[in-house]
Amino acid sequence: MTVSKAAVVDAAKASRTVRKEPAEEATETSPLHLGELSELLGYSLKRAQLKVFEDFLHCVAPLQLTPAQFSVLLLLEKNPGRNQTEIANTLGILRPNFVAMLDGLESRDLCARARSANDRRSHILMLTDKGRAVLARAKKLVASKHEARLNELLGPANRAALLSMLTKIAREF
Amino acid sequence: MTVSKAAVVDAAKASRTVRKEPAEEATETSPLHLGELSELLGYSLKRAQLKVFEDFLHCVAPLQLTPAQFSVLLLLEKNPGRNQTEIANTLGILRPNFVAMLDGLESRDLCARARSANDRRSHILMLTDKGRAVLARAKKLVASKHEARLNELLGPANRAALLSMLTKIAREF
DNA sequence: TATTGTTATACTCTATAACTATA
DNA sequence: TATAGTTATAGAGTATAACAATA
Repeated sequence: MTVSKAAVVDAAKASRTVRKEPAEEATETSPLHLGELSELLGYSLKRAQLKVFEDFLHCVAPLQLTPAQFSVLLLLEKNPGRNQTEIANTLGILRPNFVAMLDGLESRDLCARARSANDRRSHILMLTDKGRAVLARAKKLVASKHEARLNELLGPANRAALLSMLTKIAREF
Repeated sequence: MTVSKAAVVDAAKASRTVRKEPAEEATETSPLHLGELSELLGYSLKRAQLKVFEDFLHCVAPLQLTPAQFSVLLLLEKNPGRNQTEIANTLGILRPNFVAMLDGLESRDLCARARSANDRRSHILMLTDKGRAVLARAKKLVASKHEARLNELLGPANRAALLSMLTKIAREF
């Protein structure tokens, strides 16, 4: 059974009659009810992620680095001598999409590609000196502005618990 | 100071010499080190969110609903008589992008638009009977398969704590 | 034959400007 | 003049197929 045209019209009329109470024409925008939405973990996860990325972008704006670019630089620092496929896979980036991303970083002289000597198909990746310097500055901004704010909001213990649960979901779910 | 061509070549050679130890040509793919990445809240947040959405999609696949569509139906159920702008704003969807989304739901007879009687610019939104039925089935799938799995992984207390922190970040960060 | 980096391509999300009809 | 819904459009992000060089 589907809703009838008449029922639709009635509902539309109802919204009119219920309306004018607060004082003739007072932009009366009562907040909506989230209902079960506020119990949906995925929903809060997404909204929180957007907020955190937005703040990251803002905090690290002077260096013009996105979260994805920052993650690449971090990974290159800790894993010198790896090729594109290895870095991309670790970050969940598809190899074709990683090409343009690297082009961007390399054109800014933050990292470099070098043909591997033992497998000439591979491009060994490494940070440049400028890449290391920018990464160092980025880490400081992230720690002192971004993560510090999160710590302030949640408290160190809660922040650690949150990170632990998120990591668990990312790994085991 | 930038890294020299020679340094780059040296690093490439180094990766060769360090290489063959485990047993001549044994796809030796030692796992990469995440380093500071595992302490970056935003990184875990993103990876966890992707996992959760993927599972949601899978659990609710029989009904062909995305997380975003599910959130719209939930909101319509709890807030009948609201217009497109109000629903879209609440979900953080831009009005122009909400049009195609509604077209999809309406073409499947899950919800309906009706011109408001007091403001003929507005489209009052409401669930159809079919929309209510599909939403009811979706809720059951989400609760019994999706959220149940998360509860199993984290435990009820941790799950509640996680939700509380995510909500706090989404609201106050 | 298989793999690495790459190109081309397509599809989804997100974002902004501007139009129309109403107010 | 301002607002609701809409269109057009552009840019990210993500996905797959296929090609050249190399193994």
